[in-house]
Amino acid sequence: MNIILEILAQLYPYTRSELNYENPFQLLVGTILAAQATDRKVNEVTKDLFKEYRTPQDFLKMDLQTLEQKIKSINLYKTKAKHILSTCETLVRKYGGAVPQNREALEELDGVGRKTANVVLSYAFDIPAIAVDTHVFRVANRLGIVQAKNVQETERMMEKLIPREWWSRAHSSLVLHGRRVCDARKPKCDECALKEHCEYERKTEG
DNA sequence: AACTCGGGGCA
DNA sequence: TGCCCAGAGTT
Repeated sequence: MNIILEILAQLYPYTRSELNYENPFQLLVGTILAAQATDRKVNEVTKDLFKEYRTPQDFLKMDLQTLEQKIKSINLYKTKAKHILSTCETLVRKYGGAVPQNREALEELDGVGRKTANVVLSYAFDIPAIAVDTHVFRVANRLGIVQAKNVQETERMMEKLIPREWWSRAHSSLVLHGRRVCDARKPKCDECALKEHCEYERKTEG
């Protein structure tokens, strides 16, 4: 278990919170933008955007069309722009511009669901929460970290299994590994650094 | 639980 | 070209 996490941490020695995000609010916005999109594209868009706009109050200086234009190259950009400005209004009105630190409050925000809430809790606040997306579900089950039949069960099992200090890093590295090596269709088992620790590799070998 | 959104990446 | 994607909202 821990050896797998150690290897993953060496393979992917950064987390999303170490990219363009300078505060929990920017992490929240970046995570909303990341839904069904690629990390590279989100980083492109947020690099300049987050230098100029750091708080909900900053974002509310833009009208909807302005924000749409700035994030235009990201999928679902119109929906996301609307959600982001709505969320900024809520943050200012109910939380004085701060990002709430509990799941219920986060999930009430426009554009924030279970996975985004968990990402913010674990990355920004070090609060126990694991965002299980399709990558985490697939890779964790293939490796044998868990044996779960769905996302919800994976989430429950990983919260018990994974040491607290690993939670945010476990998520990001499992996702990246799922995209780059352990993909859904044709996993590159021959070039996988984890093959000696992987149950899926053992089953499919030969 | 199924459906919709929707530009971009990649084979 | 066709298929899929670091999800969430609506019905």
